[in-house]
Amino acid sequence: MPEVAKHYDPRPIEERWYREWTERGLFHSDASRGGKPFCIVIPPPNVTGILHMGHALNNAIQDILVRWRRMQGFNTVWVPGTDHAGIATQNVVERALKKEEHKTRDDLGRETFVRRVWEWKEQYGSTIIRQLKRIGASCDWERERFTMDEGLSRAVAEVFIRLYEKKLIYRGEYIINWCPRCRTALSDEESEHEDLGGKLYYIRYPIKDSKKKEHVLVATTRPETLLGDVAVAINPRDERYRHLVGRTVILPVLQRELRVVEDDFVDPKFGTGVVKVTPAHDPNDFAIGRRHGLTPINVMNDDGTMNEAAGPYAGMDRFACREEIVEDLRDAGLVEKIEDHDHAVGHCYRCHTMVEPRLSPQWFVKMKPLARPAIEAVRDGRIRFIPERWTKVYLDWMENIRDWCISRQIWWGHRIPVYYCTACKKEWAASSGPAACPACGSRDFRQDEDVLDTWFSSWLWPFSVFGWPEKSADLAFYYPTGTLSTASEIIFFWVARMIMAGLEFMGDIPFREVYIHGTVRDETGLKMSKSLGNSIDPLAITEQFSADALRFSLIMLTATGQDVFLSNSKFEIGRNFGTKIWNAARFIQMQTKGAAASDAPAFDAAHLAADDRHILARLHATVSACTDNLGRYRLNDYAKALYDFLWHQFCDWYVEYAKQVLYGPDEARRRDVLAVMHYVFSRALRLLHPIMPFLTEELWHGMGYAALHAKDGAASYIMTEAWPEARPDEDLHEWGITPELVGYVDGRHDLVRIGRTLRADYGIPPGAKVRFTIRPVNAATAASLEADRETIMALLKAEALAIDPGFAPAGAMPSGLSPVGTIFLSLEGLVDAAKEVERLNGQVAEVEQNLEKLARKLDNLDFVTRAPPEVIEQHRARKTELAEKLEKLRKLREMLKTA
RNA sequence: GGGCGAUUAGCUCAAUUGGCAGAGCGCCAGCUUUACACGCUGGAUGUUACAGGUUCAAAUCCUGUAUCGCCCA
Repeated sequence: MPEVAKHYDPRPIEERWYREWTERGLFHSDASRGGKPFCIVIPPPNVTGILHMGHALNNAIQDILVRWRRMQGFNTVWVPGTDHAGIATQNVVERALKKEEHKTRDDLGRETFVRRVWEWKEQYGSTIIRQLKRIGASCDWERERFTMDEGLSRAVAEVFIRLYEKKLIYRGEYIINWCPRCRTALSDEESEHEDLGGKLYYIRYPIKDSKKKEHVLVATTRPETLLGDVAVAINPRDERYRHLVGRTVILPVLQRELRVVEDDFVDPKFGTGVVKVTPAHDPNDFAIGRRHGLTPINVMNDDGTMNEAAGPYAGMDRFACREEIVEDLRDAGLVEKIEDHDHAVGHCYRCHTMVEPRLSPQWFVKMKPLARPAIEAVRDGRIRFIPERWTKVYLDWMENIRDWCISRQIWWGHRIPVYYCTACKKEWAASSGPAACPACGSRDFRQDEDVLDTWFSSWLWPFSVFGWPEKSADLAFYYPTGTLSTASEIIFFWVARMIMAGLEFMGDIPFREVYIHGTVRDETGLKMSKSLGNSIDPLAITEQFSADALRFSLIMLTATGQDVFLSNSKFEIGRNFGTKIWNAARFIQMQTKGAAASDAPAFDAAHLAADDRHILARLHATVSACTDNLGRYRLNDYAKALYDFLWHQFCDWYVEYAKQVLYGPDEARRRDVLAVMHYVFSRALRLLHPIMPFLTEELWHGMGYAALHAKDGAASYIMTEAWPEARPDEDLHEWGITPELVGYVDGRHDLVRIGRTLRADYGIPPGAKVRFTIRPVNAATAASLEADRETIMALLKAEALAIDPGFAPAGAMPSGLSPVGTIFLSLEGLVDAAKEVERLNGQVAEVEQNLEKLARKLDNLDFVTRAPPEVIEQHRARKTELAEKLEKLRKLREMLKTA
């Protein structure tokens, strides 16, 4: 058996195992192998991305699920990949271009620029993939996909054409969210609302032909847009403004004549109840304009500067224009007042520039028909959200869904496959470059300039990665996938759209369960982000601690679906736990020495001691707890169950118990205890593998289990070993494991703890040997305690231990009550009787108090008649127990007093 | 403005169907104990945000209030 090194050095070990797993193809899944499929598709990170804690959390979750299912024998695949992140990637390359060559994309031209982006992608696009490997992600890398791969691009074109032909994709001129910096349209989801402290400007618009120089007072948050005003509007039920109907008002600055229109949309309570109507620069005004046949006037360029329609302000930036125009209006005496006014303003989710509502021709997907089946799939439970509360968020959004703006005025992405014939004006969609116009045969046609929203390719991910639209064997086998794990921010962007796409194009849901995990925050509760500079780099954590420590700590701290608050020191949890396991392994190995370590139940079940049976019982309870919690996505409970079992049950109690057997002379007992240790430890390692893959693989080999499991000369890997199963109770019975036995050992642990407390309370130096006496609760327990004498003495550091059912202390003796008996500490006259009485008084008072509370409850007729019988029984039992305890304590106290 | 979530020990969080409020970290005291000081042993710490209500029984269910966070408009 190879030696386990004295110190655990994670870095080289983690590198080595990851390489070996990959080289052996252990992450690869093949549909032809058959069996039950379990499939996860990764939420594809941006090619420009670098791994942050959110990724680390999400991918740790996926890896745990995947490694667990793989061990359970499912034909498991985790499909990895990246998306092309149109706007973000284009921005990165444009910035580099500007910095290094002082050029813009227009200087290069479309074709050259796109080639440059591909070059960039080849060079830097695999950063995040490398980082995922570093944290142990067991993705099937042979299946790595990119949203602009040939196959996935074909899927995008196919989907566009199908929807185009179904008239679910249309082109139209509407107000969209425009980012003046990225110079492209955004979808509603890509415009992030942020409350800003703005101003509400009250501006006087003179009324035409008014003898008394009357005016109307219009309130606006965006005075620069008044240059595009084509009307003012009032609510038809607003009596205050009846007199305005039919009048004309004069737009200040430009002197344009404006109609007064009546529209229900106008809120009489907002501002003055009169609003200016600027159809080219506000979605609500656009709707009003449509209803009243108004022609919009666009006063801005695509970069956020004012255009020639803005008259004297042409060329000015929109924010400068606002300052200027307010100044000019003030000079003209047309500003009545300016109030503070908070309102939500959209910002570009990529560059955070203030979004400009802009009227422009764009492509849209009609969403309502697609949403209907997707709503059904969640309502009827075919798709389940975990935690369940996200169901409502999803349904609310779906039920109020709006059309999706999918065209982007950038170059990096899937170009819209629509062609326009110059000769006959025919417009048509085609998946590959057509030769001629299908209507008139002309070769003079051009392709639409725009590209598609990146999410228009991501929404196909669960089936495009398997080769759709081809009817591949993979698709038949793996689709629908099992679980989708992601963050709540992505529900609208991606999850909802994947459900719609799956149902529309595959005729089936894309996944059965959606696990929504929490947001990673810093210690103060702020979301971790690059711009705040408060993020913790997961790679730095793997360097400082280990990938296993990163994973374990993250998962242990993340309650299902709750946000997680992190700081550097939190990762010590995982590191310390790993070290603990490492040392436990070293201990077992030192004891095993040259002997073969078998993980089979190689012990003599008939001769097991109580502690052996107890740890076996605990192990099987832990197996059940792990399996159950993983199945319910309670990953933190899974982590905690293992932490508690390995550290507290196994190391604190079992290993400490085992020492006196292992250091003792009885060879048969030694063999049995070692066999139990290997049986338990080898299984615990397997339970731990999904969350700490590297350490467990290293120990699987280091402890010799891999060699034991080798088949036909091929090495065994823990990652492909079987997930432990809890034995049925009958089997455990055969090993002498009963609830009574487990209860007895738990009680004896209490006894030891109480004995130790007595030592501490009476200031006995840790090394000093003392005498204890136990008065057992009954004869059966007396026999058990007698059998465990050596163990108890070792754990209490006792030089002598009497087990005496009739023991009555002759003089003052410190004592404590445990479920298995009363324990006395012999101090041979050193005890201060008064002090001991004092101590007992405290205990008596506490028990009396509890007893009184219980008695009150049991005396309550309502309680006895209405509470369920088992609860009443429980209370009665506890009362009896407490009464007995009280009696014993009082007796002890009496004896001290009379002594 | 509408919705969701949170509020429990100094900190971060648990508590399954309403039935004895727990853990980790931190803190205090002690320990070169033959796997481990990234450790071991022991200890202290609660008006479960607040105010009502339902119930035999409330951290848990209901109503309201406050504070914080998120999503949508």
